[in-house]
Amino acid sequence: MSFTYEYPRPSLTVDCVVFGWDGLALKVLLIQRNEPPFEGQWALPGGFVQMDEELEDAARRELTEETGLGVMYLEQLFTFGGVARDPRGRVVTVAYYALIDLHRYAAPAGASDARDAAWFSFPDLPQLAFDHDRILKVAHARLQGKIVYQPIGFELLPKKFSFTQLQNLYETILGEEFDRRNFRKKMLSMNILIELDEYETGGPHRAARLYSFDEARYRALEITGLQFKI
Amino acid sequence: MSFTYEYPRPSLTVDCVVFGWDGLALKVLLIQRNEPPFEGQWALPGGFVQMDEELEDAARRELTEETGLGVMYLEQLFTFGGVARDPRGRVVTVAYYALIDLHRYAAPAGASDARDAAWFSFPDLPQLAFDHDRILKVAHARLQGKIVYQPIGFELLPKKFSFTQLQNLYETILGEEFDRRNFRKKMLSMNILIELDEYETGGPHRAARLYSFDEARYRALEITGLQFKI
DNA sequence: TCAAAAGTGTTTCTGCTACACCCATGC
DNA sequence: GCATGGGTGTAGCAGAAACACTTTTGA
Repeated sequence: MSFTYEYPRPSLTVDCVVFGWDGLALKVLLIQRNEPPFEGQWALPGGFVQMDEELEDAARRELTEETGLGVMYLEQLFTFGGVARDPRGRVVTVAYYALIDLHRYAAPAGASDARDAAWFSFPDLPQLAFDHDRILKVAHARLQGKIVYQPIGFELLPKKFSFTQLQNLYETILGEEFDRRNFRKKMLSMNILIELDEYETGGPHRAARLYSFDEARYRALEITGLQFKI
Repeated sequence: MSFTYEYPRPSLTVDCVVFGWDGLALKVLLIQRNEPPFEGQWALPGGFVQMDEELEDAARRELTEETGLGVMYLEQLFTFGGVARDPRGRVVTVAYYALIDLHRYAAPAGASDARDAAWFSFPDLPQLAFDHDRILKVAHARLQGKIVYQPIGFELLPKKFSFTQLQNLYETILGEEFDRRNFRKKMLSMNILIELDEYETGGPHRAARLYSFDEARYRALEITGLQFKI
């Protein structure tokens, strides 16, 4: 079967930058290519957009097929269409970035269609195929820019988390340290956290209280003019 | 001549939201469609991406062809790929938004390939073809969001402008009023304006001093950590 | 009892906001 | 001389930043 058009058309793909957080470092999910071009090199998960699917659905489908990852925060990043970005011909890719709680998806590899998939610590990454290093750079900049004025950091954390975990996340992503008291004050002042009656245990130190993000509350306050801000 | 592919491919287009400023209102450039679908309706300028041109170049080319407009601030906005957004079939469009000084391009219509083009005051727009009203809404939100932390407002003004002009621009785009003294103070404190020895004349009142935006200075200060902020 | 992280308030400073009067120009 | 917008400074306030000691837990 083949498809004929009066004018030439670029191929259209989606690529996903999947960020995870393991409590210490920001991670990126990469897959190892098993065919040319760039065979054997690491690349962002992605693939061709079907004719009858929305772009975002295509991104989710590719993620599930290649890595077994399911629902998560997903947002369109940028469209990369450089004429020489793929040696096989003109390929325009709509890039997305995703945020997931790494602990809920410990083993991304293993899906039916899964190639070799692995988490890499940012920014210690291998050389990437195509222009994927550039895409990744843009995604990281977006994450840094957005995490300070939208409550997307919680997407990377377990449902229940301590203040230390939350602060470590912010400090790593922004490459900047915060005063513990001020950080806590600012976060709590927005009234979007639920103080749980649960505590983190195990460490040789006082148990930290756990919190969860109150998304419903956030949406409500957002309408009344709350400005999330770190 | 025709082109055959093993798998079907969506069409790829670019569409441009061109914002202008006439001193009183924010304007949007629209063209009237002279063929189906949506014949006779107003739409964003745009068209198909050539196989050998960058996406941004395609956007500039379409703008020149359809409206005669040349160099200007142009930035990728978002990619719209809804499966039913074009009745002719799957068409994915990479939307851009542009900012121009309206006085330098008084008559957009008149280019060789120009269809009927006209400036409309935002937000009093006719019903638009395709999903262009949604694209426009996204573009306006981006403009509102970006103008407060990037010095893009100057792209809409003449090279030489008074503080009143600048403030009117901000007030209209943000739908919010500012204190004259505080606005001036904040702008001047960033050290990115050049105070000219020229004055606006004509009004039955004291002549306003003119300023120009010092882009080189801004770029230099940006590196040293200046944060543009209104 | 020691090591390690959790939890907590106050002071200082900076930057934002609010606000009113005189000046220059054209008619 | 009057109407219109241009130009300017200061005081008060709120939010950010700086900062240190006590508590709890496990080993």
